[in-house]
Order: sequence, then structure tokens, then C-alpha cells
Amino acid sequence: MQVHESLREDILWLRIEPGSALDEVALAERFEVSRTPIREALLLLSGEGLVKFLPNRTTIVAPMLMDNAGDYHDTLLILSRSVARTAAMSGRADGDLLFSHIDRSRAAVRAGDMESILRADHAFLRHLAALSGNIFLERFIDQILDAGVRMYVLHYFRNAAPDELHQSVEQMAELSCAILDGDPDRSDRRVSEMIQADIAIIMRSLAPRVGQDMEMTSSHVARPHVSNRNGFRRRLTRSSPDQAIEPPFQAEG
Amino acid sequence: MQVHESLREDILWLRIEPGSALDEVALAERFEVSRTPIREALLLLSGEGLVKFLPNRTTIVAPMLMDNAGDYHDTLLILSRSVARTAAMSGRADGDLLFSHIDRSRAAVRAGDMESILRADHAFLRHLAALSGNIFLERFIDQILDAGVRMYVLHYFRNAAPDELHQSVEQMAELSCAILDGDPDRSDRRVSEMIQADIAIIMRSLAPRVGQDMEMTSSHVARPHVSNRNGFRRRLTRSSPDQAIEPPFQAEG
DNA sequence: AACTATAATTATGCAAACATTATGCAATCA
DNA sequence: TGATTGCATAATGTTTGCATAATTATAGTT
Repeated sequence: MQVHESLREDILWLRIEPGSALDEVALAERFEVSRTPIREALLLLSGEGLVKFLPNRTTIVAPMLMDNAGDYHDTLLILSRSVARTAAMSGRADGDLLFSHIDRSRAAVRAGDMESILRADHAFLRHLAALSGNIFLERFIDQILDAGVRMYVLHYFRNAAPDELHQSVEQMAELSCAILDGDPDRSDRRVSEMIQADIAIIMRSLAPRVGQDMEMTSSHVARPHVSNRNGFRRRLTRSSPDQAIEPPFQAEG
Repeated sequence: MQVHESLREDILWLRIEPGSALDEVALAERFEVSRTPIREALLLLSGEGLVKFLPNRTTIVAPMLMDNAGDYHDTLLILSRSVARTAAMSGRADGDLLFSHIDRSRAAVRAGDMESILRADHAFLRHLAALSGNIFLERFIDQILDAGVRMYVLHYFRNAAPDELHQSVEQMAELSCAILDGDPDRSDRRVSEMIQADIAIIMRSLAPRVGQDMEMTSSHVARPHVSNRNGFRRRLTRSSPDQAIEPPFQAEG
């Protein structure tokens, strides 16, 4: 479905702010269809955890929960290791295909195109999942990668040095060799290194660099009351018990 | 949503035959609502992989693919081990809660109520996932358990001896002890044993006991042509390249 | 001036009607 | 007699409209 894919991309790549309301009539006008196909897309997205229906009120883009960064990496690591091991044992790996992925990744790094880098990385992992032939691993890898896109857009690319990006590609290449050799243990180690290098970058971004030891009273963290339509959205995200992050849309735009 | 949950239960517990068509107007009459809420439920179910939309034709209950039994167990094992380890390390385990699950399971086994046994098993694993505190593991455990319900209904309960069911409960208890002790390695071993015992039962059911060495010509496997509405459904499931199983509905009903 | 209550507006949830597509049957032609 | 084409029927996909619930604005009161 057209609307579904389009909205999904908008949400994943942070073209729509997490926590913001998705007005059905506005979307209907934008996509030039009636409200029904819009609702269908929103239903699908809610199943993927990308939007959240507030009954009889509105639908919001699911807040990005930075509390879950650790969960995300734990789970991505487990799934990736399983996929790498299974792909290595499958004997179905095709060197040309694997290295075409790496070429794409290398080109993206050279061009410095962050979106392409992430897309290439994900395409590579999805390819490994397909090689594994395990439909559940495929499905879960799909889901976890999608869940991480927004975090990576915000925290990876702002903190990854060019060296680290190049190194990541070389790790991909080494992993590919291990898989082509049919060596599950080496594949396991390689993919672990690869993922853990990414984790280190994200964690460096999440760790606060300013304000750790800064003395502070409640007045320092109080915010001016934002009224009207923005006030509505703020309340929705802030009321969450999790640490819902606010991407710096206002600050930048 | 009422319709969604109800349909989901019907599909999972094989009250609706895999591969059968879901007529929207018939469902609308059954649930005494219009087609719109029916379609919403079907959309949600398609996101969960339980139904499949055939564009401009109909919606069918997703065929159960027995080819995936191996994938299922591989993935369940990985996820369960991760969950058990994390739950053990969390230190949040509550003995009373854990053993209330085990009591429920034991009661279900004593009563010989197969549906209750499976529900209790799943509730136990979901509880461990909640203990792990990892929202991704929770989500994936949910999904994989749902995906396996139909297979277990068909293949586990028909082939599990009472002894094996009792033993499964004791394994649950040992796992619970390991988790309460905060021992991730022992929890890992215990949950692996538990899952692998289940696998053995399923595999025993899937392995053919008759017909391995039976001499056969093509006429022995030809089936009478089933015309009209049943013929339609047959084609849908049989055309799948996977081994779509046909639960013995006709044979029993 | 601030707070409360009521009214109006806006958006969602559902239903019914319309349009489009595919299937099945029948009729005609080879 | 068999196959192909056209029509009818049935089910899906979409639109439109209405009813309900929630939020906001306004007016009145303290």
C-alpha cells in the first residue's frame, strides 16, 4: 500500500516528529484519498509499533524510547549472531551478492550519505537473514532494524567518525568472508564485533557530556508553558514514564 | 478490539481452518457490526501474519507451514534462552508469582486440559519475558508463541504422553529455581532442556510412522476432485510451495 | 483576574452506499 | 463437443455521511 509505505518512511526517518498527532483528514488530503485507506495504514503501523492509537482522541507517532537502547542492542546482537551462524551453515551464501552489498555500503560511506549508509547496513543484515532461511529470524530482524532506524538517525550519525564508518564496512567484509567460508563460530565473532562497535558509538552519544556534575535546582529544568496545539503534543509525550526523547526539530528548524 | 481478539483466538486454536476464506459480510453478520470494524481486525491480523489478503479477491487464514517447525524451534530456543538469562540477572523474579504459574500448569496437566496446559506454558514464558524487562524480547516472545499455537494444538498434544507433560512442569519448576537463584547459566541450561523436550515431542509427531518404505505409484496419491467452494480453498493452500498441512477437520467433523 | 461551566467545534468510530474487480455461468462459434 | 467471449453476480476497496466523544473557546460568576 502506498500510504502505508510512505508514512512508514516518514516516521522512520524522522520526517514526522515522534509524539506528534497524525490527523486523519490532513493525511487524507495529503495523499488525496479518503480517510479509510489512511486508517488502514495507521492500523498496520500500529501493529508495527510505529504509531499509537489514543482511543476516541487521536493517533500519535510512537515516541522514541531511549530507555530501550540497551534492550535494542541486546536483542539485535542475539538475532544477528543467530542469523550469522545460520547463514554460515546454510551454504547458500553467494560471494557476488554479499560483496555487492559491501560495495554499496562502501560507496555510501565514501559519499558521506548517512541515510544510504544505514539503508545499506540494514539491507546487508536482511540479506543474511534471508540466507539463514529462517522466516522467524527474518521477521524479527526486520522489526528490530526498523525499530532502531530513528535512534540511529539521531545518535549514530551525529557521533560516528569517518574512520569508524570505514571500519564498519571492513567488518562487514570480514563477516562476509567468514560466512562464505561456512564458519559459524568466526561469523558469530565477526558480527558481534560489528554490532558492538555500533553500540559503542550510540552509547557515546547517549552518555551526557555536559551537566553530569552541574549543580541544579528545580527552576533550572522547568520549561515555559507551551500552550495551544503544541501544548497538547507535549503533554502526550512528557506524560510517558519512559524517557521519551524530543528530537531537536524546533531547535533546528 | 472485540472482533480482533475473537478472530485471533479462533484462528490460533484452529476453530477456523487454515487456508479458509474469511468472508467480510459473513463476519459482519456474525459479530453484528458493519464491515469496517471487520476490515480493521483483518488488517491487524495480517500484520501479525495470521491472515493473508489476496488483493481484490478474499482474505484467507494463513496456512500453517510445517516446513517452519525447525525455524520455529531454533528461534524459540534462542529467544527463551535470552529471556531466561536476562530474567535471572534482573533480580526482579518473585517466587510466589513464578510458582503460581507452575501451580496453574500442574493443575492443567492433572486435569488433562490441553488448552489450559498450553496457555499456562505460554503465560509462564511471557512472564519471564516481562521479568527480563526487554521490550523487544517481550514482543518477539509474544509473536513466536502465537505463531506456534496452531502447530502445538495439532502435533504436541496428540503425541505427548502424560509422563512427558508432568516432566515438563518439573522442568519449569527447576528453571524457576535457577532464575530465583539469579543463575543465568543454569537458567539457560534449564530452559534449553525444557524447550528441547518439547521439540522432541513435536518431531516425533512430524516424522512419518507409516509409509516410509511403502511402494507407491502415482495413483496411490491421487485425490478425488473436490469441486466448487471447497475446491477453491484447496487450490489456495495446495498451490503453496511449502508443505501446507491440512488439519483433519473433515475427517473429524 | 481567575476559575468553572456550558456550548461549539473538531476529529474519530462506525455504517451504509457506491464503484471496481474477479469469478462463474451461459451462449455462441469453431 | 470443446473452447472462448460476454454477461451477471458476488465480494472487495473506497467514498461519503452521520453520530459520538473530547477538546477548546467563550461567557458568566466569584
